[in-house]
Amino acid sequence: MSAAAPEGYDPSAFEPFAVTVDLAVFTVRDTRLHVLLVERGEDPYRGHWALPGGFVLPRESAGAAARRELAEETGLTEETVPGLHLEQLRTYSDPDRDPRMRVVSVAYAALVPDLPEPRGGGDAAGARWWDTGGLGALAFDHDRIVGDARDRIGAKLEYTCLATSFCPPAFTLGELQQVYETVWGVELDRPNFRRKVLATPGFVRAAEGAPRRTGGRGKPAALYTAGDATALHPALLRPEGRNT
Amino acid sequence: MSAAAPEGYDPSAFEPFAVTVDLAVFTVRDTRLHVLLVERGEDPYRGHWALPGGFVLPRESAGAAARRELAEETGLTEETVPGLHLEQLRTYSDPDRDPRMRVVSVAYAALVPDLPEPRGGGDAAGARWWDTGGLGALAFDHDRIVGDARDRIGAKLEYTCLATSFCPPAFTLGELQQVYETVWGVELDRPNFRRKVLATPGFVRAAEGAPRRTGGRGKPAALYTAGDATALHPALLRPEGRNT
DNA sequence: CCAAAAGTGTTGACAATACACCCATGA
DNA sequence: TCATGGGTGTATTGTCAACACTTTTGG
Repeated sequence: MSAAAPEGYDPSAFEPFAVTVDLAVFTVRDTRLHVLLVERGEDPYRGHWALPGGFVLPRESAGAAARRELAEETGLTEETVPGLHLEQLRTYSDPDRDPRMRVVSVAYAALVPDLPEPRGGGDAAGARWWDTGGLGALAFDHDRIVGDARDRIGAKLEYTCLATSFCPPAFTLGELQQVYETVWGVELDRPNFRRKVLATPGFVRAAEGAPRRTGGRGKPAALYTAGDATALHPALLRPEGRNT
Repeated sequence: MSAAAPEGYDPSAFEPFAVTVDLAVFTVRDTRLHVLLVERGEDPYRGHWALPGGFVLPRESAGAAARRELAEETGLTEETVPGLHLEQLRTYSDPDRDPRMRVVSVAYAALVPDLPEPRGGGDAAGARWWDTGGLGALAFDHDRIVGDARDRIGAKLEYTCLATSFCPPAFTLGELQQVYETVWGVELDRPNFRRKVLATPGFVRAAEGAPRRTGGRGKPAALYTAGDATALHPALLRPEGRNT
């Protein structure tokens, strides 16, 4: 059979699918890209680290489930989460990706500023930030999801203003540049980076208030907040080299 | 609850989800972008047009299901289909997107050359190519899927060599340019387009054999075949204007 | 010979790079 | 006053859009 969408079907005639969301939550900490992982307490993959996630509830879209899980895992309130960047990555549906049953998982990528600590409310007790360089083997196909998410984020930094999602509400251009350099694994020319960002309308907006010292030494840097632009025209291209 | 992936679950404790694939199959015909639709014979949306698609089978990935459906709907053999470009778009999971039951659908976009006719094998009798300009209301949320697919394809033409997927095995640069102009809804400068394509290693390869007349009049154009490159560096940017 | 489509050459605007240089601060 | 990071100026390079022009075909 084929035809358009389910028709003439009997739900019980099909083996049930479980639908879950998996979250790849990234942050930039100490000039390294980190991803939030939780330690598994049960088999399979007991003791392995995995992406946070969970079931999509019967009356909930996958996007809503992702937001809900993100709030639970990061300990942020439901009010703060709407401001975070959350983006559907792709869906993983290999029949054997979970040895217990058929689980189709919709993966999301989230970009958050460097939060104090992943003080997980609920069951997310064993949650930790991990440097994406040199991750061990993760549970299920989560290695692949993390890799896909990294690729997507790196590409999106080129043609969107997404990088500000990694920054606190007020940030310096040096911090913003650090985001690019960390995700892409390259060094950028500061004067040119600065010009490019400021020349893009709506990328950043000068913030009120006094400048701030970043590294303790040096001239205090002016503060900026994220603008309302989403697209970046023309693109901010990364130099030749491949990423870390 | 949250925690990593399904754990301590009981399958029967959750309302079952059906998982389907929906296919947005595009082609360029007569300088217009067309999408393949099938007419629904049952409620809901009886008589409306919908994207081809169907259930993901118990032992099958969504990608495999999409390839299978594509072969059935286009009437192509399973040997031809592997060469076609098929790409996961995103997953649609609104709880009310199907009034009968909870259906999560993984949407795919496919790009095919202008096929003779959608001589659907199987139940795809009522299959037809529709001009994407001025589509009526489609079944379910398929309008939105078609719109998302168009956007994605337009964007991908900029930075990938995907456009050759719309062309027959041997094509002229004029035909390739026509693909861009049709999808983007703009006119491009021929000399510049030509230079750009030929300057990109692996985009197209000069084909053996005699040149061919495209429109009947004018100088016969040299033939090319698709190269093996996938990325397009630097990008082929579309002019300011929005698409059709 | 004219129209139409393929293909070539040239120029100028603009954007990105590379790098020299000045400013403000902590030690 | 030196090291460190923020910030400005400028020349060179390269790419892309615009458009004039030549070539090859059918009528």
